[in-house]
Amino acid sequence: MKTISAEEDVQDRTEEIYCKAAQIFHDQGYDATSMSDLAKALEITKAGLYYYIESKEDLLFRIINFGLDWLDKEVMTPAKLIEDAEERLRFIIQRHGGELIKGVHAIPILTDETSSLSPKLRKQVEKRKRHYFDLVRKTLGELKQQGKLMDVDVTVATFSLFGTLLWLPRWYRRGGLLSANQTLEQVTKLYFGGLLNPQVKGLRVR
Amino acid sequence: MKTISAEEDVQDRTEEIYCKAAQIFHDQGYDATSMSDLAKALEITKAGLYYYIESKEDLLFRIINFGLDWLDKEVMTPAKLIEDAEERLRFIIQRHGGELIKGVHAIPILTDETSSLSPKLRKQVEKRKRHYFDLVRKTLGELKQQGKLMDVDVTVATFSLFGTLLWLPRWYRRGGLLSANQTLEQVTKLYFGGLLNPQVKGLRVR
DNA sequence: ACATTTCTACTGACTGGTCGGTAGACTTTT
DNA sequence: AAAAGTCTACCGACCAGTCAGTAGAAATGT
Repeated sequence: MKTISAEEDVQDRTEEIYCKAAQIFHDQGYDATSMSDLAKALEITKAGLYYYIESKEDLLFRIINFGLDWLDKEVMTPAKLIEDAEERLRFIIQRHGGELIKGVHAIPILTDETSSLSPKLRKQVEKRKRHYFDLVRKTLGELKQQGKLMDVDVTVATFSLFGTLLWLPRWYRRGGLLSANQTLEQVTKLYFGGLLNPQVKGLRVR
Repeated sequence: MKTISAEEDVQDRTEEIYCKAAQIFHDQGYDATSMSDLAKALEITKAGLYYYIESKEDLLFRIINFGLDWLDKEVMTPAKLIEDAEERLRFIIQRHGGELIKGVHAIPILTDETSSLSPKLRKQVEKRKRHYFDLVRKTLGELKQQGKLMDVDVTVATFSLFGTLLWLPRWYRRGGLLSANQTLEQVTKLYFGGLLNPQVKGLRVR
C-alpha cells in the first residue's frame, strides 16, 4: 500500500507549506510576503509551490480556517463541556492565550489577518469568529445571571478581553521576566479582580 | 502679504493629503493602498501628489508622528499634570480611547501600523511609543506603591490595557447600543473593578 | 501701461521592477 | 510506460516613483 504513504507524503508536504507560510505571514505580514519569499523558505521554486496550493489568497484562507478549526477543537469544544462559567472563562484565557504566545504553529494568530481576504471569504471567516465571540459573551452572560458579575457591560468586557488576548503575541517575548503561564495567570487575575484593591474602593473587607 | 496666504494654502493642501491618506490607510490598510488610489481620492494625479510628498513611506511616517504629536499634546502632557494616579489613568483611558473611537482624523489610530516602516524609521516611532507606554506603567506603579493596586503585574496590566484600547476601533461602531462615552466608562469600570463581584471572591463586604 | 520673466501647482506619459500566476519541458518515482 | 513532482522561463498587471512640459498667476522690467 505505497499509495497511502505517497498520499501521506503529499499531505505532509502540504501541511509543512501551511505551517511555514503561517509562520512567515505572521513574522512579516501577508501583504509583505511574496510567493517567492515563501518558495525560497521552503526550498522549492515558486512554480513548484503552486503544485500544492491554488492561490495566495486560498493559502491564507486555509491557514485561517486551520486556526479556526484549532479554536473549535481545542478551545470551544472543551470549553462547552465545562459547566461552571467562571472555570470555563479561566480555561478559555489559558488555552487560547497559551497558544497565542507559545504555540509552535503560528496559525491561530492569523485569525486576525482577515482584511486581505476577498469579501466572500472574509464573510465566512467572520461568521466563524462570531461563534467564538458568542461563546465568550454567553459565558460572561451566565456569570451575570448568577449575580457573580460586577455591573459591567458583557459585550464591552468580551471585546476588551479579545483585545488583550490578541495583543499578547505583539509584545510577549519568551525569556522575559514572566513565563507564558505566569503572564496568563496575571491576565486572568486582572480580568477577574480588576486593578484596584476593593479596600480602597470604599468597601470594607474583613 | 499674499505670500503668507499662499503658504497657508500649501499647508492646507498638505494637511488635507495627510488626513485623507490617514483615513484611507486606516480603512484599507497601508500596503493595500496604492498611491493611485490615494491620488484618485484627492482628485489629483499621482505625479501631482508627489509634488507634496516625498515618498509613500515618508507619508506614513509623518502621519504616525502626527498621531504621536497628538498623543503628546492631548494625552501625555495633560496627564502628567494630574497628581492623583487613579484620576490620571481614568483620564488616559477616556482621552486616548475617545480619540480612537470617535476621532474625526483617523490619525492616532495608525500609531499601530509601524510594521511597514523601514527599520530606521520604525525605531524612532517605537521609541516615542515607549515613552507613552512608560507613562501608563509608571502610573500603575504609583498606584501599586500606594497600596491601591491588587496583586497584578503592572507590565502585563499595561499591555492588557493597550490591547483593549487599540482594539476598540476594530469593533466599536457608532450608533450601537452604547455611546462612545458609555463604552469608555465600561472599560474604565472593568479595569478598575474587574469582572467578578468581590462578594463571590470570598471576601465579606458590608 | 504693457511686455517679459519667473514661479507654483500640476499633468500625461513613462520607467524599472515586482507581483501572482502559468505553460511546458524535464526528472524522479512507481 | 505512466504518473507525480519539480524545474526554467516567462506573462500581463500593477507598483512606487520620475520627467519633461505647461497653464496661469505673480513678480519684475521698461
